[in-house]
Amino acid sequence: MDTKGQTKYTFPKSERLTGKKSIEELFAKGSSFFIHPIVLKYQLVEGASHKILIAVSKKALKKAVDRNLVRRRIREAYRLNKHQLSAKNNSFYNLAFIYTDQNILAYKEIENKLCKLLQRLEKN
RNA sequence: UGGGCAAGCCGGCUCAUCGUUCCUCUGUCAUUGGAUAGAGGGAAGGAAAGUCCGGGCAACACAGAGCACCGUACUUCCUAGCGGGAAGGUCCGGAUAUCGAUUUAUCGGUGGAUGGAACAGAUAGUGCCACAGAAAACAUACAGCCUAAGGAGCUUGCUCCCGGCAAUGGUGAAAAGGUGAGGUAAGAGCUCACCGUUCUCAUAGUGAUAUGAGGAGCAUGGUAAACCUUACGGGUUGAAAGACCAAAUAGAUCCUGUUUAGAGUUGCUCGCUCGUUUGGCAGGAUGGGUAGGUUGAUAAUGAUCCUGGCAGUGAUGUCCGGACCAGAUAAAUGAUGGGCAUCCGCCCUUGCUCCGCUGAAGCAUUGCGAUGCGAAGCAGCUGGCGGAUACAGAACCCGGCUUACAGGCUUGCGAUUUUU
Repeated sequence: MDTKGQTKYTFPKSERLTGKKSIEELFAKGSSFFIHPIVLKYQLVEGASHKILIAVSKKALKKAVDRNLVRRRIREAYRLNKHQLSAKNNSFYNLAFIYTDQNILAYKEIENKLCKLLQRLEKN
């Protein structure tokens, strides 16, 4: 939990999951669960902060413009709600949000579902 | 005034809150890169798309020539170059117009707009041409036409034989130049005129071609987006190219120290090979090189963009002046909520239209045709409500082409309606 009085809503590059190895490891060994329309893959790793990646299937949304829009909405929802997630013994989560719906959902709906995902992850 | 076609251009604006990335400056920490805070500035397109052409750039390949393969194909010009563009030519096509004829809505002629064309070669060769038709290319001619010449029979002007013909008919996308006249037994470019074709020459043009003259009776149908021939062009790959730095682990080589007599081959033994300059361990170094990173890469000086001048029919060129304009990399340029703008639909008549249209009853004027006023309705503006705002996201960089696109603006063209 963020114990400071002011909550930070930033999203710097260090909180993004990059690198071929760590991504492959996450997809190979990570656990996952699903709340429509997002599949969440997660893995506890030692590090400095939680790291996420967002994926939108090219099969679900054909146009690059649409994929960009969904990716941006998920990123915004995570950015505004990531304070719900806490660290566990200096270990942090590597997360992958995979959007599966074939329609472009509104921001409020995505935010609502993403909060549920984070709450369920926190209970583990 | 409202719709259509063509060309060109634009393709939402703004506020609040919270964020992303790059650059510059300043502070702090590290002192090699960098991390962090603050301030200021930049941050998607006309197609960023499709990846269809052409280049730049890079690596590899490469004496020269030919064959093969692929591509292009009217001419001239533009361009760094192109399969792109401009102007022109030829053919196809036939709008508007116009003339004549009459069956007054048809036919025929003249003329040629917008538009379309892989538009080199079909007498270099090979192949193919469904169905129909006698025949689809060297005409063995189906139905037909003719009986002049030659022969036979006899009823002496008819039949048969031997023959001649390709005009007429039908089929077809296409039927062996067309129309007319002569000619003939019947016919036939057999002959002639005009048209067409083709050859030669002249003139005009840079040229494709055009115009004219003269010859050839014309033996040669179409198809090259069938093979092919001719001319010209083409090395391959593609930024995941390429260049550089390089942790950990394993292995290679070398050096030092220490220890050892064996080591390799094999499942084991024997055998074979090497060896006391060997092998093991520890430490160090070297180069290759993985993860990863830097660069390529774009804060740029160019086939760049903008405003003008000049040259050119034009594509375009040139000159003066000005500008520096995204740079991400599991991939930034946004998300949410308001307001405005534009367009569309519905509702309302509160208001406006004395300058929009229709205009009852009635009134006024009158040259008895009509004109003016006029409730009300329609339409528009205003107001209210609702909806829509497209196509689409840089991925090394340029030049084209193609395709997608709500709505708006400008110019031109011809038609239509209304008013004067």
